[in-house]
Amino acid sequence: MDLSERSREILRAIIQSYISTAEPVGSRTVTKRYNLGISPATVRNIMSDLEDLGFLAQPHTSAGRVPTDKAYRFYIDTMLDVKSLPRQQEEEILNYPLRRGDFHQLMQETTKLLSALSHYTGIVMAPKPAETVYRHMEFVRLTGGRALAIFVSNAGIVHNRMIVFDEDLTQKELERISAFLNHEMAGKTLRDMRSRVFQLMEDDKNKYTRLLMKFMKLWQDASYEGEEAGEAELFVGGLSEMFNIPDFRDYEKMKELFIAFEEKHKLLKLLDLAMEAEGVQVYIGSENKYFEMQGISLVVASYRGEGNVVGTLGVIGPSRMPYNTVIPLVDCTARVLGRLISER
Amino acid sequence: MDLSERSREILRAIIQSYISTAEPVGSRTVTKRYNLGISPATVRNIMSDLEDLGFLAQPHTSAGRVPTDKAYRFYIDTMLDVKSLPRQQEEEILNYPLRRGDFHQLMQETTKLLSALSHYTGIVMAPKPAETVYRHMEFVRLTGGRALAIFVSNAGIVHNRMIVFDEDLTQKELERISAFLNHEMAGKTLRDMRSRVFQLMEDDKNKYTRLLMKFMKLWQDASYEGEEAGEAELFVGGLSEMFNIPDFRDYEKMKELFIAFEEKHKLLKLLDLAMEAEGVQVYIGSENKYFEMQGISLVVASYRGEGNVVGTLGVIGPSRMPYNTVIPLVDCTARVLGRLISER
DNA sequence: TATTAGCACTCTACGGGATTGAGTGCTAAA
DNA sequence: TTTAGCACTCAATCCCGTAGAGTGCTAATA
Repeated sequence: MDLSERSREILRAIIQSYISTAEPVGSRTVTKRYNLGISPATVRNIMSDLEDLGFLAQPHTSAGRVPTDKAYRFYIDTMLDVKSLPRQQEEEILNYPLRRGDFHQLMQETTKLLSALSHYTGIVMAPKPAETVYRHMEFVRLTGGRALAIFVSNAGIVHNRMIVFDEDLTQKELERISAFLNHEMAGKTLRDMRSRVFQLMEDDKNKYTRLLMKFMKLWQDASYEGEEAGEAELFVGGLSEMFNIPDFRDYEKMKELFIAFEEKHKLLKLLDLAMEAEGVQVYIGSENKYFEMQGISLVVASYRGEGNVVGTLGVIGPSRMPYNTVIPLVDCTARVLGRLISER
Repeated sequence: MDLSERSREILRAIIQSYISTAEPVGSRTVTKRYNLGISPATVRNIMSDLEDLGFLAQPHTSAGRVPTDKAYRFYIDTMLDVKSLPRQQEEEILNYPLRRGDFHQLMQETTKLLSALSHYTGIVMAPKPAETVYRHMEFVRLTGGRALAIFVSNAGIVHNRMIVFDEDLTQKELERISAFLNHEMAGKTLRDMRSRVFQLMEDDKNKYTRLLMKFMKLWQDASYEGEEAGEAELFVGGLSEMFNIPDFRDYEKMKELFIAFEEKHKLLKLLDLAMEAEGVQVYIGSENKYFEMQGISLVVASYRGEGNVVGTLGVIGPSRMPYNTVIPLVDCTARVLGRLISER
């Protein structure tokens, strides 16, 4: 992968040209638009080499050349100097009129922000119930042997889940359980709580045991079902932006894309994966096995809430994306969302 | 609007043919496919009359004819005998594996059910917070002078809203407010509660007054903002089905459609309107001013929860829809959802 | 030896007929 | 009143021919 300086320059020129025009780039174009003091014929020779190396591809014989996924990867890793977000755009993010009546709305609005500023589609993965630290929990008795478990995080995120009993519990009993759990579980995630409760039940034959046992059994069933389903919620905004991208000006392609969008669990898998890494991640085309689509890239970053990484957000667009502006945009948005969550 | 029996038959034949093939219908087709004992020439004369009356239109001179919105309206109002749902499809609805971990999920899954069985796009409008009768309410204190108001309905629907105080309230004080409201407000909607509280504050100088006053003021601001934003939540499922409909096999049309889908407040207005009426409603093409799109119809029905109408759901598809199956499908789904909510 | 000019070649996109086929409207006969 | 017959219309399709963009190769050049 050791290209000569000149080859790199030409590759960069081709990528940049393609990013801005969406048209295959020919040798003449390169010499005309980027003053490299080199003739088209020379460029052609080098382009041919780059094609052999897998950086470029030709849609057909008499067309110009187009960067491959490999080229984008190389470009992002070695040739891109991501400037921090220009002051003006940072202002735009901060001034974006985010409605945040409740947490759901905040998530949804953030996708719109991402979409509006990038002109692509914005996605946000909400914090996962199982990994959230709750401040408060509460059980509300409903009719028909059912109760609702409600969990509130420090950040004001509310999760709830239905629990079905086969015997009737009074609201009083439920309140005793809540009080006990609230006291015992401060600062723990749902996942931790679950194991802690089981442990308690082993150790300590306290008076809550029978109820708790029953309760936790049911709860486990309920949350297991949730985890199967992907658990974390995915928000998508600005889908229609996809129709403005010349790369996808094709009915069949678009259909494929929208079908992929409906398989949210795959996207969630990918976003989940991105939580591991620090900073902004870029997934190009078929680099990831969960949202593998020709010509499509994701730029994602994890965001924090109360210190911990709790979710991810990002942008879906063509691989032909102006990464130098999109990357800092996603980065900045992730930080802003993190701040909004933490100060709630 | 008094058509002869024969004209009606021909109109019906044309509409049915167009619904099943999506191709403009010519006079020969009518005589061939529907045995009316009449020659193409005669059919042509009648078709010409129907066109003058505004029931048919020609895409171009040498094409067959296509029903207008007026024709669909006439068809639905006077010629459609909606059979109740065939046993088999009712089974399909009842057996559909609806995940319902929480209320959100139930709503989302219902859109998928509608979409899967109709092969169009399913929509569900969730119950509006302001008009829901709550069983339980709760205020949870967060950091930074904020509190979260949580409301739980009989059906297990959870709504929440952030409230920002400029002074710090203890959790104890919040609990006293909750207890008071819970006691005072049983069986009232949020909207009713609001006015009731204001009335109480006038009448009665009880010990909660100062806090309550403060609280209600803030709360009002918060909920006002919510109403502005449309308040009710809209769920959409099966968007990609739109790509399978030959009527919309056009990039620009599709773009227009998806932009319309993103303006959820307009759709919500329409669905809100449909809550007034009993039974299944059909909105054809430009009949409604909120989701006015050439060639698109909505079939919607309101659903009940605990006796009252609380929301609406339905299907969006081409005007060229097999109404005789879609209408009972929507109807049945609305009833099933109502039952699921009420028995929660 | 590396670069470049020149040229033949390839392939797509576009536009202009010509053709086909579906369907109509009109007229005259039944 | 209905119908057969016929001329007419129009979109869709196919079939070129041409223009244009771009390449690869070769031979000349610095």
